[in-house]
Amino acid sequence: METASPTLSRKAQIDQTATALFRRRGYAATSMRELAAALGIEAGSIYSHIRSKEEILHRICFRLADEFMAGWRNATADASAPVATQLRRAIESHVRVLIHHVDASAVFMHEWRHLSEPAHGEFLQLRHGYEVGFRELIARGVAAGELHTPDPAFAALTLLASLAWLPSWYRPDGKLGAEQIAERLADQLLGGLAN
Amino acid sequence: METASPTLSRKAQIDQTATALFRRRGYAATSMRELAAALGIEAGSIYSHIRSKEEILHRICFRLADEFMAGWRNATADASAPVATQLRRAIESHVRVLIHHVDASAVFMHEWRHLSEPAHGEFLQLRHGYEVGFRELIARGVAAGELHTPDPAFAALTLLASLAWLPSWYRPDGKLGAEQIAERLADQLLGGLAN
DNA sequence: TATGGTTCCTAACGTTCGTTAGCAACAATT
DNA sequence: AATTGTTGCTAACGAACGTTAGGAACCATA
Repeated sequence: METASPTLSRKAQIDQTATALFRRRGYAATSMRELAAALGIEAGSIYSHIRSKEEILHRICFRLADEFMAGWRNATADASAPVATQLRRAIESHVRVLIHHVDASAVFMHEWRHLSEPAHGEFLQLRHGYEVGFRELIARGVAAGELHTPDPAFAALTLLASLAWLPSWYRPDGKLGAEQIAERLADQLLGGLAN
Repeated sequence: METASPTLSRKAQIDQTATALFRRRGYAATSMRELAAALGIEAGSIYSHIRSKEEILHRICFRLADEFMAGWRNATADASAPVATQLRRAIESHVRVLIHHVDASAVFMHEWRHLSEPAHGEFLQLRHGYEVGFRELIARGVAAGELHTPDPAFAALTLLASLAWLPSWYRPDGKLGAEQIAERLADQLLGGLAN
């Protein structure tokens, strides 16, 4: 067996703890000494496992981006399905990822700008592609007569806004689960649009 | 006449430049030396006009909070008006403030957590009151039969999400003005709800 | 018993941070 | 002519920053 550690590898622990700290205090305002203290070790020791502070942020952001992308591809794989169905699946997938990684999601939304080039540009490109995907899906639905809205681009914006805003109000102990939130979001966002 | 300076007072210039920097780079990642360089002076010179870095952030956040609050009171002053009207007015007021102070709005949304106590708590209290106002207004509309939604609290969340997300995509040179954005937002958010 | 990977330490590096002290130039007011 | 407020400078303070070097345990495998 390889490193079948009982819990998480030290590197994974660092990522996890850093994610929580970056979320609460922000990337720039979180020092390596704070992170080390939260892990119960000294600051220098962290560098036995990582190369730099930014590497942690990079991993947090792009790992989540991968999850969002995979969910999107999965949800829209069946291009013959009704657009409303694809859209609902995409929303559900997004919410599921969001809720399964609340801290990472908040970091993903706010701290990506501290990435330096070329990671910064790559991240923006990924995010833009994701947003365009939603926008075009909605536009396709409108063109097909499945959805109705006076301004598809605007509808996409409010949808994405609701998704982006979610990690800042969602509480794991709330009464709504992932599926219910996704359902309610889809209903509300499509309710005014779908026929 | 008092300080009828041709442009802005130096203090106002500092606030303005800091707002732009805080927005682009984040509060924690913006140094006083950067701010000074953007103003064309030395770092130490800034302290002839302000007491601390956080004082600038405090002013940015609470000044905008005042504007949002004033707009809200104005929009909902006539309690006898239909809820849909009050809501539409509140949205329009919010969007107008948002667009008139795009940079400050982005700072307001993201950087408030770097305020220390008691300002941090006061800010959260103000924001919470604002959100509760929207939530209750929508709930009142539903109770009065003016609005229809399966989950008023959720509807309030998506509305606030759209408002919060706006400064991150709005471009002053875009084709939509403040009034049109507010109108479209209100239409879309209420369109699915109002009768 | 030797080896290599994982883990962590102490000590320190050079840099940058927010901020202050003390001084000087200039404007407008008294 | 004296005063006051605004504006800015240089030089520096102590603290905190991200990061590195070098060494030492420990544990598995060989």
